[in-house]
Amino acid sequence: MTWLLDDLDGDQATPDAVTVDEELLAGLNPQQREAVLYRGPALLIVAGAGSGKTSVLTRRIAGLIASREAWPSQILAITFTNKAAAEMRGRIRELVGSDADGMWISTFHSACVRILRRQAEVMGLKQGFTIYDTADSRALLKRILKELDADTLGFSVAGVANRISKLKNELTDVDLFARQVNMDDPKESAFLELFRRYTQGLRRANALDFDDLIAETVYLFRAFPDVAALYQRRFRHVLVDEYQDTNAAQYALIRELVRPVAPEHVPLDTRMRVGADGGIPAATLTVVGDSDQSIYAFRGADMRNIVEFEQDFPQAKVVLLEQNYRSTQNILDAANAVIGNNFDRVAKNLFTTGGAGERIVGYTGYSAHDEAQFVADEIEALKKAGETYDDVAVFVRTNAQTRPLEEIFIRSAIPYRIPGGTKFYERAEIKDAMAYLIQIANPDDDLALRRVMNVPRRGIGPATEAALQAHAERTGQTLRDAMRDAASLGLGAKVTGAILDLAKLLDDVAATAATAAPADILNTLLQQTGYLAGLRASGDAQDEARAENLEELVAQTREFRRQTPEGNLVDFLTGVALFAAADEIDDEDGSVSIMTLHTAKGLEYDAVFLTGVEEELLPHRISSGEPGGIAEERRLFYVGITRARKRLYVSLSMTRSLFGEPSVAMPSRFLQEIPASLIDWKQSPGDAAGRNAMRPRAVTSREGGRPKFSYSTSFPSDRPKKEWTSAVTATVRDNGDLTLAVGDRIRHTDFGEGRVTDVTGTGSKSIAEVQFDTAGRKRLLIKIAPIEKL
DNA sequence: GACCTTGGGTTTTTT
DNA sequence: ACCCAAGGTC
Repeated sequence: MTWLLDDLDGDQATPDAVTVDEELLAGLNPQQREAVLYRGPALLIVAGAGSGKTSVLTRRIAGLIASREAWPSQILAITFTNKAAAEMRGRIRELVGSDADGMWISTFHSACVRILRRQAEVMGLKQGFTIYDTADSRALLKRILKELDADTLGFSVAGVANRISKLKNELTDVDLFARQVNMDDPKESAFLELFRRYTQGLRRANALDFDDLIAETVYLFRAFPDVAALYQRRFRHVLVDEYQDTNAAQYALIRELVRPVAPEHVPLDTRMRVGADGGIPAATLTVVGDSDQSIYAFRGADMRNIVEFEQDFPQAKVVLLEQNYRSTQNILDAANAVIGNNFDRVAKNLFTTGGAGERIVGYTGYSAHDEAQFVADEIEALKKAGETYDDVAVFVRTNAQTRPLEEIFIRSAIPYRIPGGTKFYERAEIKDAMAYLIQIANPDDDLALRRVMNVPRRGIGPATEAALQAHAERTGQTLRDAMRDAASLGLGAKVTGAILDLAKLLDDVAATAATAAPADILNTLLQQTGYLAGLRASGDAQDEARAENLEELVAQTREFRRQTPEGNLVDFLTGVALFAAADEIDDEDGSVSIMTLHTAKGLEYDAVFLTGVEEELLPHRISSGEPGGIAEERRLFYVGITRARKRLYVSLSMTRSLFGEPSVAMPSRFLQEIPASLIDWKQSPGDAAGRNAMRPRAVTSREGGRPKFSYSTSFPSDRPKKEWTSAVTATVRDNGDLTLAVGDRIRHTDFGEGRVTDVTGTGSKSIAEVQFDTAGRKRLLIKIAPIEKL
C-alpha cells in the first residue's frame, strides 16, 4: 500500500453527541458501550483478561468511521503482533467494509519501519536499510569485542547487547550516554567505546537494530518537526493495544504522535479544523491494557505507562472492563486468587455469568516425560470427547521444555506445532540465503556479505577476507566495493577469480533487483552460486534437509509476491525481520499448539495445559533475584491461566533436567495460591513426594521392540495409554538416605541389574551412573530412582 | 584452508 | 545436552 501523506488532511467533523448505530453496540455491556462511545482527548480502557477488549476497540474504530468523525486514513492502531493486527483489520472490515484497508493497523515496529523507509535520507540512512535481529546485532558486537579485546575486561556479547538495548529503549543514544558516563571508571569508558563502535558499525552497514526502529523514529520526529507534523496531522485517532507492555521509547513515540500541530506546520490550504491559534489540536489517544498482564519488563516494558496514564493525560477518562466472556468461574477464581498476591495493584475482579465449569486438573509427574505423557493422554481424552486439536494449547515457561513434549507427542501421534519454536529463519542455510538477499538490497551491509563470502565454499577464507577488509578500510569503501578490486591485491589467481566471480554475480543480480520478483532474485542466487546444487549433491541427509528448507524459502518468496504483488525485495526482507512467533499461529491447521507463556499472551483456547509449574522454572530462578521478578512471574502464570476457556490443567514434574543434569524440582509456590478446592489432583505433589511412598505402578510393556527413546530418570512411557490415565499411575518413591558407591550392584525396576560406575552430586541431587547388564549405561537420581541396593 | 576433536560456557521470556 | 570456539592435523 502506498500512502500519499500530503493528500491526507481531510475534513474532521466532530459532533458533540455521538450517534452510533445501535447495531454496532449489540451485545455490549454498559462499560463496553461507554468505551466504544466516549469521545475526548484520552481514554484508558482497563481491560481484564477476556473482557472483550478487541470487540470494543474494533467497534470504537468502526464508530468513528460510521459517524464520519474520521476518515479511515486518520486511524492509527498499534497492536502487539502482526497477527493481532491482521485480525483486527479483519474484524473492522466486517463492520465497515473496505474502509478498513485505508487504516494503519500494525505493530510499533512495522509502523516505524514504514515511516523510516519513507524518511530514510533525512536520518542519514538509505531506503533499503537492513533490520538487524538479535543474532545479527550480536554478531556485530562480537567482532567489536574481539577487536578491542574487550572480553579481558569482563564484557560478554550478551551482556553488552542487553545493556545497549536497555539504553536504547530508554532513548539514551551514544552521545547522551557519553555525557552521563563516568569516564574515570575504566569499565564504563570501555563500554562507551563498545557502544560507540556498535553504533558506527550499524551506521556504516546502513542498518538498524530492533530498538533503533522505535528510537530513531522518535529522534526523527524530534529533530524534524515538519516531518512529525505530517504524521500528527494525518493520524487523528491513535489507539494502542497492550499498553501495559510499552517501553519508554514507545511511550515517547506515542507522545510525539499525539502532540498538537503548531500553526507553522499547518498548510495554508488545510481543510482540517484549526484551533484559535491556527494550530491543529492533538489527535485523540485510546489505550487498552491490563497491568496484571504486563510480562515484558525484561525488554523495557514499563507498567508505569499504564498505571500513571491519568497523571500523564489529566483529562483522561478511564473505563474498567471486568466482566469476562472467556473462562469458567473456576478458572477465574483461580486467576483472581493468584494475582491477588501481587500487592501494589489496582484491585480488579474478573467474573462471568457463565457458571463454575470443570475443576482444574492437576498432575505431578515423575519426570518431564512422565508429565508430557499425562498431557498427551489428556489431550487424547479431550479429542475423544469431541474437542479439536486446534482448541488445545500447551504452555511452557522456557523453550527447552518443549523437547520432552514433542517427543511424547510424536510417539502418541498427536499433531502439534510450536509457534516460534521452528526458528525457520534462524537456520544457518536460511540465514545464508537471506544474507545474499540483504547484500543485494543493501550493498553497505558488510556483515551480510561476510557471512556468505565463502558459502558455499569458494576458497575465500579468513585470510583472504582480512585482506579484502583491510583494502576496504584503506580506501574507505565497502567490502563489496573492495571485492571488485581483488585483482590489485596480489592474492592467488584462483582466489582472485573466485572473488571477482562473486562480485560480478552480485552486481548482475543487483541490477535487476529494483523490478525483479524476490523469488527470481533468490533463485538466481541459489543457482548461480551453486549453493543449492552443492547441498543436493553431498549425499548427506542433513544437507538434503537444508536444500529443502531453501526450497521452502523460495516458496515463501513466491507466496509473498502472490499476496503483495507490488512487494519488492526490501518489503520481503522487512516482513521476515519483523515476523514474530505469534504470527505463525494458525488456529485451523488441526494441531495442538505448544508455546511459551509469553507467546500465549492475547490468545485463548478451550483447553490449556500449564506445564512445569515448579520452583526455579515458574517463577524462574533468574527472575527470583530481580526486583519485581516474582510479581512478574506471577503475572505470567496469571496470563497462562486466563487463556483457558473451559478446561485448565496444571502439571509439574518431580525432576527436571538442567544443563543435561537431572535435578529435583519442587512444586511452584503459585500452586498454593490457587484455592485447594479448585484443583482436582490426579496425582498431587504430596502423593508423589511422600516419604517412601510406594505405589503400585502399571506393568511395563514394550510392544514393538526397542523404544525410540530411553529415559534414564523416567519410566518408559510407552505403556498402553488407557492404563495410564485410568489406573493409579507412576511409581513415585523416595529412597531416603540411600547412598551408593562405585562398584555397588543395584536392581532397577525397569533396567534390571547393574553396577554403579560413578557417583556425582550431593544430597538429593546425587546421581549414579550405572552400567546395566542388559539395558546399557544410565544416569539415575539416587533419591528417587526405582532402584534397590543388592 | 578444511576438517576433526575437545573443552568451556550456557538458557528466561522476544520485537 | 548442546552449541560454539579454539587448536591440532591433514
